[in-house]
Parts: sequence; C-alpha cells; structure tokens
Amino acid sequence: MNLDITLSSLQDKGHRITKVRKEVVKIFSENTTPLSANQVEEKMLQVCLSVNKATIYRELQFLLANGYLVEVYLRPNEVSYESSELKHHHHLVCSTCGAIDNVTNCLASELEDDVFKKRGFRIKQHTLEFYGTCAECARKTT
Amino acid sequence: MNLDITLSSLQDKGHRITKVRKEVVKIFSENTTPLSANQVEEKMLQVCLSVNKATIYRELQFLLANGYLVEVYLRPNEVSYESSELKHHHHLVCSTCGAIDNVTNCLASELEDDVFKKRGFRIKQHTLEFYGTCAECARKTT
DNA sequence: ATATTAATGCAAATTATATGCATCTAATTA
DNA sequence: TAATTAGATGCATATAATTTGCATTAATAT
Ligand SMILES: [Mn+2]
Ligand SMILES: [Mn+2]
Ligand SMILES: [Zn+2]
Ligand SMILES: [Zn+2]
Repeated sequence: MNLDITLSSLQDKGHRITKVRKEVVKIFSENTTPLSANQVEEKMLQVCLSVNKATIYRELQFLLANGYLVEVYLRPNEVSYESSELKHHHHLVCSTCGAIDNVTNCLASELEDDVFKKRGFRIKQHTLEFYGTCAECARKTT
Repeated sequence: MNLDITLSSLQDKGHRITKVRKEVVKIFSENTTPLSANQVEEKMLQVCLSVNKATIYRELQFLLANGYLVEVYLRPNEVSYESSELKHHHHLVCSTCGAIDNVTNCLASELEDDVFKKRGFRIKQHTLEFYGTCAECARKTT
C-alpha cells in the first residue's frame, strides 16, 4: 500500500493522522509479508517509537475495519495482518526459520465454480498456505 | 480414524486407555470435520462425561504429538483438530452458520513442484480453506 | 492385591487480545 | 494563535484460549 495515498485517504474519511497511525501504515507499506501485533511493535521500536500494546491492537483493528488490512492465520493463537491492496496471493512459510514469502500462483478459482455447482456453497474467499523448508534453511542443513 | 485400531495402537505403544482418552478418540472417529477443545468438551458432556478443560487440552496435545490428530486453524484464537488419517482434503467454512464441510479436490500439488523448481522452497504440507455461504444459509436468505 | 507411574482435577500462570477511563493531541474553528 | 472538540493513547484491568505445577487417582504390570 502506498503511504501517502493511504494517509490522505484516511484523512479524507475524517480520521486523524497520528504518529502511531502514520508509522503503522508506513510499516505495512514497506512490508509485503504478514506481520503480527508483536512484529509491528518490534518494527516501531526499531525507529524508537515505544507504543503501548493496546494502542497497536486498536490500530490494527482500526485498519482492518476500514479495509486497509486483512487478517492472515498462519500459526495457532496469533493473527497476522498484511495490506489489503496486495494482489491476491498465498504464502510459503518456512517451518525452520519462520521466513514468509508470497506466491502469486493460484489455482483455487477453478475449484470454486465446481464447488458451487456441486453443492451450492458460494465461496467468497480462500486461504492457501504452504509450509515447508526454504532454500536457505535447506542449504544450511546439507 | 478407527476407534478400536487406534486404541490398541495406543496401548501397544505403552499408553493407557482411560475413559477420557477412549471418548476423545471415539469423538474423532465419528467426526470428520475439525473440532476445537470447546467442541470436544461439549461432545463429552452430551454423553455425560464432565472432563476438566486442562485434561482435554492435554489429551489433544497428546494425540497431536503422537500423530493421531492434526491441527487446523480456521479462525483467530482457536485451534481445531481432526483425525490425521483422513484423506488429504480442504474445508468449506460457512461464514454465516459456521458449518464445516470437507472437499477432497486439491490442485495444490501441481504448484508445489513449480515452487521448488523456481525458488528451492520444499513444501511439506499446505492448508487451503474456503470461506463463504453454504447452500442452506443462501436458501434462508433468499 | 500391590506397586508403579501415567492420567486427572484444580488452581494458578501465560499469552494474545479487548476494554474502561482519564488524559492527551490532531484537526477545526474562532 | 488560542480555544474547542472528538478521536487517539496509555495504563490498568478484564477476557479467552491454552499451559503448567502439584497433589490425588486410577490404569496396567507383577
Ligand atoms: Mn502475504
Ligand atoms: Mn477436515
Ligand atoms: Zn488463491
Ligand atoms: Zn490440498
């Protein structure tokens, strides 16, 4: 997501542009892989912004509710977020180092029509996550 | 999963067959859709077995660690489990009524080779979840 | 029947997340 | 620029899911 465009869009809707909001939007405009509340907090600390956890959760909820972020569930008991503007994609999650990469290939749409025809289930969205070992971790092991 | 076979397999490995263990295994042998700890507790109450929550969590962890169950993440902050013996499949989750159905179609394996060739990421498993409206909920709305 | 140790219940601890409330501050207005 | 106002924030507290310590109970082997 584009930082300036997003911020002015938020302002147009009557929302305030605060230091925290600006930084959270900036973080998601610079990161194309999903981030959890904890990871957002860490990124903010890296630029010497110490923000209360409640504020971070509230800001993530705010951006989610306003359509700027989407939720991603990759692990139990931890919700991650990423820009809703990213082109439809899926994730490669390395079980060893935790690195996440995006894959834009998607074969799911073919299935969706089929599922609707066969049982009347209308698919609105889907998540497809791949777990395995990334190239770097595989190299280290060898 | 087959109740008797699973129980004797557990016994062969030196694990005890307790009332709780037997019932949890029974529940997963009779249910092909994912169940959370709370749902397992409810099912046990239906057969008048009041079991402590900690025990249920421990038993689910136990069956997971021993390969009888797999984790499924369909919603934030709730882990579900299902028999690891079920044939590879994916889920149709109705956003309206919460009903879950299984789909055995899977197009992901084609993608896996491609991903490995292109970036050396070796996929071990994947999850593909579909969210939408089931036939029944669609009918009620109309 | 007895011994051994895994399984269980209960309370307390953890972790992720949400909320109430007083305070602060961004945006608007005088 | 100062005053106004409602949204944003911090802090403490509340929830909810899950885990853990410990004493007690019960499944299995002898
Ligand atoms: Mn992504
Ligand atoms: Mn399933
Ligand atoms: Zn897709
Ligand atoms: Zn599949």
